[in-house]
Amino acid sequence: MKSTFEELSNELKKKKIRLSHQRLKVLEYLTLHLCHPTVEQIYVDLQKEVPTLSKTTIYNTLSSLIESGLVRVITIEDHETRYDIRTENHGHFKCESCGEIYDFNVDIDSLQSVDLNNFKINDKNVYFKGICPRCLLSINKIK
Amino acid sequence: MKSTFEELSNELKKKKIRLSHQRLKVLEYLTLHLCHPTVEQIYVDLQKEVPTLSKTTIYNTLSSLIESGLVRVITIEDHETRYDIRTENHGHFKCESCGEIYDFNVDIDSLQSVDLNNFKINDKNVYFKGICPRCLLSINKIK
DNA sequence: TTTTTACTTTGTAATCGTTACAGATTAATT
DNA sequence: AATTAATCTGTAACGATTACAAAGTAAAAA
Repeated sequence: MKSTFEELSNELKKKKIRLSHQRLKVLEYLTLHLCHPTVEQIYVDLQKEVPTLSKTTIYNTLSSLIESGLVRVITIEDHETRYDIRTENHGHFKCESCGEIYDFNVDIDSLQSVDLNNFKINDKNVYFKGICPRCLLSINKIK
Repeated sequence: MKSTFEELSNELKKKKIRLSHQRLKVLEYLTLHLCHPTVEQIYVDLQKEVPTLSKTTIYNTLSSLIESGLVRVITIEDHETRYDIRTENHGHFKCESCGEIYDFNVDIDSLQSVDLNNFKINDKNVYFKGICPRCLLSINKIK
């Protein structure tokens, strides 16, 4: 995982994305917050450091980062698009009680289907829903 | 797959969902159109048969059907929620060229992760993205 | 069958996330 | 330092979904 400003800059240069303060800040934010933030969360937090930052810029930035493959979209619920800088294959678990999204390791590459023999597969996604251990505990306490 | 009006009625009764003309029509539509329609598609098509049908009703109906487990939500892209009456486990493939969504058989149940040992899993989803055979063909013809 | 009751439907208005757009700004090049 | 082309900003527009209240209807009770 790249984390210093300089390393992030190099990542962008490699992908031929023009460097800008805002882009670097968004990228940095994503490396520091692996909790799959929404645009709203990124916006609220980054505004403290970059008061002039606009939401449109975050959308634009995320678009280029996604297009270049540096960032990944997580769509589990409609109207709650989330972003993840961890592009290696892993699954996502969304707790239906607290809403938190957990990463988990799972062998996605081994998922195959004869039905897709003639398809070109670019992207594989796996997500589960249920209740996380913390919420299970508090539910049991109430009972 | 249930398909006659009577069978669909029984499904609803079993789930203690009150029967209404609109609900049966939406249910019937879903059994006849396994192409993962959006609310918009359901609305436009069903209005031909039920001119007074309102979009809000479709949203309401789908909510109860989902809650009762008769219908499943497919969220692959944000702002494009789709619905599927096939609730048995299967994967979805979305073609990034034509937008079509294909079903495929895949052993979702075997997907396991030690990271989720203490989690209660209610729902497992798998979706791939890429290019479907038809689009691959036409792309090659152009080249 | 009629009456009652609670649920459902409808249409409009409100909401919220996202995108479009145009003028101001800025990174990179000359 | 000047130029150029891409980026940023703020506002307005858009589209999907939800909220709400009045009208209508299915099912249960009389």
